[in-house]
Amino acid sequence: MNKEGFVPAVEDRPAVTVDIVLFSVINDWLNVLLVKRRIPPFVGMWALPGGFVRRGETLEEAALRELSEETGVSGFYLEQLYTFGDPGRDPRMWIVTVAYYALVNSKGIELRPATDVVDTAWYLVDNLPELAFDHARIIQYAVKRLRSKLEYTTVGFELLPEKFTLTELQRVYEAILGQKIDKRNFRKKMLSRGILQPLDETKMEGVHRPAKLYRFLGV
Amino acid sequence: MNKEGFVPAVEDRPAVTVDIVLFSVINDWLNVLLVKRRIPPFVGMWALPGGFVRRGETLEEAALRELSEETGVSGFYLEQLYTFGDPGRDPRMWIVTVAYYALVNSKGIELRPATDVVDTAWYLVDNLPELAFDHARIIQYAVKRLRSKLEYTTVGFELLPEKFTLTELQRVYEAILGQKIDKRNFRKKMLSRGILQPLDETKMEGVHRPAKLYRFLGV
DNA sequence: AAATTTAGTGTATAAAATACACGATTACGA
DNA sequence: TCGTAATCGTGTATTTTATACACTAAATTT
Repeated sequence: MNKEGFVPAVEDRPAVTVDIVLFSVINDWLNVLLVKRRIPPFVGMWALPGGFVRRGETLEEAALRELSEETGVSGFYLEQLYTFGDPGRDPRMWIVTVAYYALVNSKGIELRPATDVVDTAWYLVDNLPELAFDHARIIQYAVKRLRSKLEYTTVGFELLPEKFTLTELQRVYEAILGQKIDKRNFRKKMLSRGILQPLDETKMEGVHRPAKLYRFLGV
Repeated sequence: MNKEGFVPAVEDRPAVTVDIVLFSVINDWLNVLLVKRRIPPFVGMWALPGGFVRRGETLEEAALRELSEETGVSGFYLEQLYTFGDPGRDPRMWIVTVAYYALVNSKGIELRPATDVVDTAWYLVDNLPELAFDHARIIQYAVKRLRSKLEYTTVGFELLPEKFTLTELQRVYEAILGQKIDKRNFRKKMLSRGILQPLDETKMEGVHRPAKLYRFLGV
């Protein structure tokens, strides 16, 4: 039973992939980006964007590369989520996947329109289609992580543009947590964190009172 | 740049390992289990217990198997930590490692004495020897995770025997957090969580007043 | 019975979270 | 220009949670 010295032959190694749960808040609802599979297994089914890790790149680089290949955009907020390696999670071969989640402000991203490479679409997290592999589970896990990280980090700001109003910020929180938040308490708490810079600008958009704009200062 | 359909040849796959940071609180200090390497690379250097994942087993099974091979014990509390895959983290080959952390009450574990298989030893987390690979970084990461999990979960109880006193519990918290805690506030908070069952037994051990024993009830 | 050592307890204060309602500002249309 | 509609922006009272802090109780040893 001496495991040391044992190195598995090349044919006894799993392939390693990255899969990315890219979130965006669109029209006050939390969405994830899905791609339609064009190759077996699960042809025609929706799945998470992702692909094989290549020699010489870090896992994070692989995740960013895959995302930019499929969205035409780069510079996402990215964080490792969990690694899934159960045998049988891919019916054809042994694959270990390192899952990431990423956040983007959907205004700053244009999905390649009508690309012939892959069919990509945003889906509401609580109205997902049937998904390939164990990707439903991965998304579920990512939502859970995102919700808890929202409470004690500043990840929420990654879903907003450079300048935003407090109401927009609140809508992002509400979309992720799936519940309404008291306006006065929310603003009090956010402003007391000392991470928001009030700007001398307002957002004059609707036909109503303009809202003050803020910028995220970082920690 | 169409990544779909591309599957890396077997010789272009990384080997996948698991490494485990096994913690225990010994004499009121936080310790980790290390093993001395007998094969290249880093022969003779201390490293985390771990090894290659085998076809047909889950990552968690692999971690538990490696741990029990090197300690002779099974049934650890185990939780996935992070996956490290930077190229060059192993000087000889491409290895992606899925790191876990595990918790055990050292009273319930006997390291195989003077085994000829591997040399294993407990080390104080803040007095580690030079470590192979990126294992120092992994341990650092694990300590950080353990500290934060201690605050909002019940992982702390995994480091205690079935029956324990409140003082013993407090010592575990202090060892992990690396700071003294107020006794009255600590007890108030623990008892108010409603997860402790007071027993009709006391621990008569020292030469002093016996302490009431409790049992962890679970969530 | 005095000394030693650990167990066990309560209160006052500060900080943080929660519940809750209305006046202010803009655009538009009558 | 005045009223309406819609969103912006604000404060206080209450509850809950966290913190600071010191002495008596119970056992053993000499």
